[in-house]
Amino acid sequence: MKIGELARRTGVSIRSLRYYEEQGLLAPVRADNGYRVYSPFAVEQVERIQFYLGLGFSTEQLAGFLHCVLQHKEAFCRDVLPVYESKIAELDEQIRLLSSIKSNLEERVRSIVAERHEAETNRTERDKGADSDGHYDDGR
Amino acid sequence: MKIGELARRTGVSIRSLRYYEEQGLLAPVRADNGYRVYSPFAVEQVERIQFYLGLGFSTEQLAGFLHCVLQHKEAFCRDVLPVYESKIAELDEQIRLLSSIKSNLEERVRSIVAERHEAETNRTERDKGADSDGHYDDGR
DNA sequence: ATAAACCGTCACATTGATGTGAGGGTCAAG
DNA sequence: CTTGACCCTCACATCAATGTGACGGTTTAT
Repeated sequence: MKIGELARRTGVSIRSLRYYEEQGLLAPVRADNGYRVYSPFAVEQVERIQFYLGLGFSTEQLAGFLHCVLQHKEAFCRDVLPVYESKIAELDEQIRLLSSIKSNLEERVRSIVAERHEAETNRTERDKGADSDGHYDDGR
Repeated sequence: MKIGELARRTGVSIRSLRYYEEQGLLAPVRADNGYRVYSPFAVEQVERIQFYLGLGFSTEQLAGFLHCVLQHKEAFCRDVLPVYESKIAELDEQIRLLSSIKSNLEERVRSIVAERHEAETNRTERDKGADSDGHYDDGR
């Protein structure tokens, strides 16, 4: 099968298929005219590549273990477990960071709401029925 | 104060200070010779910028509310609350995504370990004391 | 034989914040 | 008056995966 058909059948752009080849993830043979020729298995290979990229692996990391997992079960590929484990650690770190940022923002939101509520209460007691809402636009 | 001093006092590179200005986050005046001249308050302003960038805001988003929060308390800036809330939603989504990737990987690790254990058990019973560990390197 | 639909390579654009460096003014101390 | 330490602007490089387009060859169908 030629590159256009593979692209159609996997939903991956021709550009990306050529890129994967450049990164050592795919190895089509060449026809006499120079056209790339893919085996029917290439469809599953490409889906597998997409799957791993979706898990957050880079093409470079993928190059290190894709070949093995395409041929054998994951459990038989030495390099896979440490890669997965370090990826998990990396994800943990990212999740931790994002969570702490989120907490920080939530705390800020809470204190804004509280402060506005306070201000609102004071204003209502002091100055019933005025128009201003006590906010400022960003005056640039 | 000139840009070099501000850079030293904030730990932010000269390049970044100029970039912040380009993005509308800082507005130094210019001396007759064209040099940027910063007020002493610029130190806190820059620290504030770093803080918000660290929370994951882009300079473009920051440009929308920095001016107000530098002058007033956050609670008095209209634009701030919705920005924070949408940032929180975005963080939630990212955390959700990363967590699901993590779960997927953890499941894979579990099944690799289980499968190896099984293989190990079988091998030991059948074939005591052999050398091979039953693994393949990535044979490229 | 010609047009349409393929394929090939090469190379630049994208995103965001920052690094780096060229080429050139400015200013203080010696 | 020179040296060194500043400052200026402009512009290209980085990271990763992908888009886009130019230019040209090939294949297929009319």
